Amino acid sequence: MTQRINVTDFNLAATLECGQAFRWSRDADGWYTGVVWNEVWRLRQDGNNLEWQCSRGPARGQPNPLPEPRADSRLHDYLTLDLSLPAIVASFPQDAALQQAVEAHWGLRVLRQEPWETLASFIASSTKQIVQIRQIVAHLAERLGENGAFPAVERVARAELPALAACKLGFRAKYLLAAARMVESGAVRLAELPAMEYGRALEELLKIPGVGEKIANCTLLFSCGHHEAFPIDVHVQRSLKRLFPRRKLTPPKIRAHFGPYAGWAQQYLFYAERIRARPA
DNA sequence: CTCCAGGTGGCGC
DNA sequence: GCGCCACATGGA
Repeated sequence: MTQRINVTDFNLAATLECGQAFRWSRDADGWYTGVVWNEVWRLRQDGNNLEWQCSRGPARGQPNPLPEPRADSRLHDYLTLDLSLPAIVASFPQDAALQQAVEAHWGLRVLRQEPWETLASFIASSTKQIVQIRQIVAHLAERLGENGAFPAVERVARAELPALAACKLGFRAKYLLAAARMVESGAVRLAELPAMEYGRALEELLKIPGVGEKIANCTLLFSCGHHEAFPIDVHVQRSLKRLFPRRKLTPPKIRAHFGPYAGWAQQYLFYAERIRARPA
């Protein structure tokens, strides 16, 4: 069964391919297939029309679409369709590079993903190319998850280090295991991050070994609703260097400059910079 | 072959 | 605080 909803100021391709999610792939016919929570979703956009299919259960094999009465609200929530993109963009500074990125990729939205999967995925991301991050996440889901879903905190916490290393995590395996155990034990209160003040939530995540400012900010932005979180990786660093040549930039100054939705601005800069470095 | 990838922790200074 | 470097693995 296919549901159709009307969308405005939304760009499915940019949203799913901008590097914030690692489980989406595009078919030849324009459908995107991904695993969200424990379900397989398929999405396709044609102008203001968004088509959505959902099937519970196995990620492998043929999806078995089922009617989903509350589908619309879950889809709206995941895609952050409740926020006004024009209002967000209006809060951005007038930097030419940022305005160009917004124009080029209009409709890119920061998703609301599941916090544990997001934290784990970005722990796996350090000094890895996006294609490899996708492979690691797929390995984790296939080898440790149930029916293709990303493995729950408890599953990872009880895994052996070699089993994680077999998912191509390399030296990051010990960090993922530590993160799972700290979340499971309550040493890191992952579920409470969305309700915490930004600075407090950042400190909470920095308790985890292998999690620094970059990974913590990715988790806060992409899964905890902290839109001011501004992850700085090598690409964004390059972009900032061009925007502000020989300027001393601290994270608080950067967040102040880009405003309450600094993280959204960051994602436009990141995507534009990555395409600039590696044209499609 | 070399260089680099959505980084971080540990070291010396 | 800073500047290095190791860390696993694979793509370009």
